[in-house]
Amino acid sequence: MKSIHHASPSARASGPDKAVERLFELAVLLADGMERGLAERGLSRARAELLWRLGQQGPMTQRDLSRALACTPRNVTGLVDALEAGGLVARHSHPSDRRATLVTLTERGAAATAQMQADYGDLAMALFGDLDPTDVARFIGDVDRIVKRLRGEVVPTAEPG
Amino acid sequence: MKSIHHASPSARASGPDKAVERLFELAVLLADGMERGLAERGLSRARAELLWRLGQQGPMTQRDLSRALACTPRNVTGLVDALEAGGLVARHSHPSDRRATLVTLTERGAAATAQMQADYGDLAMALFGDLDPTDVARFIGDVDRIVKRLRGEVVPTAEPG
DNA sequence: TATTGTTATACTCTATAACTATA
DNA sequence: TATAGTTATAGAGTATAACAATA
Repeated sequence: MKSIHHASPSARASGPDKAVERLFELAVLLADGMERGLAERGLSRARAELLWRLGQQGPMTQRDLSRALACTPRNVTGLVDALEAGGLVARHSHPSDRRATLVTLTERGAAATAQMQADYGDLAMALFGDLDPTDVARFIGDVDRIVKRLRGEVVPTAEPG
Repeated sequence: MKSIHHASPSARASGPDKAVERLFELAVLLADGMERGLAERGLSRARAELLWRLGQQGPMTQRDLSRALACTPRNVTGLVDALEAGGLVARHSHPSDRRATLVTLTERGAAATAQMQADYGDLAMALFGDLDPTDVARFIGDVDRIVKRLRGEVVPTAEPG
């Protein structure tokens, strides 16, 4: 379990500095929390994401998975190996291309993705379920603005201390 | 460069679902962007964090570093080995405890942490510098509320698709 | 006895390169 | 000739366990 951010927020940071500090803190909490939850079910972030993709988009070739996950085909081989050994996915021959392998969710794999989906909804309600929809919408707008800027801006090499 | 979240936001998600979706998107962007920026300078997240700690808190034993970074002493050995090979930190004998090793920043290491600090400030201004301080303060409050809930809540095993 | 840092070993994620089987 | 997936190899980050030197 790693953490990007440990120290308590500086008392005298400027508004923008404080805001970025909190954002990093939030990012770390989300990532660590997710990883911890996944680990309790024997899943890593990388394996869970592959599973999730199959759940969202249905059976795929490993090549498609490597594109969806933005990693190398070799990497997919390893992830599928592990998930297959755990009984969460299965390899099938592709009906029209004998080079390709179709990866599908097993029953256990489908159950795992359903559980992930449910947990995701639970988190959403725990964080925002009691808020006025107007406030939620405003907050979404705020985050959207930041996301858009990040997609166009240089991102820091630093972390809050 | 990994990504937790790839697909476009679902069009029909509820407000809370959308909000969490955006938060994960933001977390991924921050993490990936930071890692990319660090990589341009030959640093990884783990090594950068060790450097950052030394910059914030001054010379430390490896044992202290393992506590600060929440990792094993063995892990610290590897990180310090790498940073030492890169000329960013140096090992010194501890003045009063001959078992311990004091790790210090070299000049190059200090320059690297200064650069990280500067980049961090640049990001803060790029994201929030043009906003009304009142809006920034409100946003900080929103994120604070989420952070507090995350510290007390179960965090999901799922990721947005 | 307890602590500091190391060696030894192992697992996960990731990458490149070379190779096989197919297209 | 190009593509899908594999083996081979490598490096980073992480962990546990055993060990040496020191406290």
